[in-house]
Amino acid sequence: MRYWLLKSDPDTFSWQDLVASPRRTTRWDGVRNYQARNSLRDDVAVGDGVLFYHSQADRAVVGTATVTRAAYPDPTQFDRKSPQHDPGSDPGDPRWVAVDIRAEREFAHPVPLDQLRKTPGLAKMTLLQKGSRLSVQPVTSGEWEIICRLGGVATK
DNA sequence: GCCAACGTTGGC
DNA sequence: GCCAACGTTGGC
Repeated sequence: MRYWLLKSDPDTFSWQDLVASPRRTTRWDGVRNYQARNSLRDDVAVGDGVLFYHSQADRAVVGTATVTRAAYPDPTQFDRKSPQHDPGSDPGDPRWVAVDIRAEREFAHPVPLDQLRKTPGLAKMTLLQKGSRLSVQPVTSGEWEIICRLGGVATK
């Protein structure tokens, strides 16, 4: 099993939105970056652990989630009314994929970006590299344990 | 709100 | 195939 960090702008879709979703589960769609797409399509598997990160004003890891469905075509790419519509994607060979995730543990203490930067053992995190904008990032098991501990939840 | 960094587009 | 221009992301 692997671990991932998923970025979300809380003004668009927040942790609270995820928790309020039916079965605490949502479709993680709208990824429109090829590198992130490749991770979703090729490497993200059911049962993988997810660190849920708020970008923008919040900038903190706020909880954990579990992947409950592996990659499938992102329906929003074919929805002309969606801001995520991609007129260049061929329905016979969809360009973008989605996965499903379910909220697991809410952090008692959200872990802000500043704290991540200060924490020994996290310096190599993709999130902390200059210019890193990937919305789907791999996380090592060591990083996962450190961050869950900081967040106040036990690791499995 | 600003702007640096990044990915994508399109002219050549 | 190069690269300038553009739009977007996201930290500050």
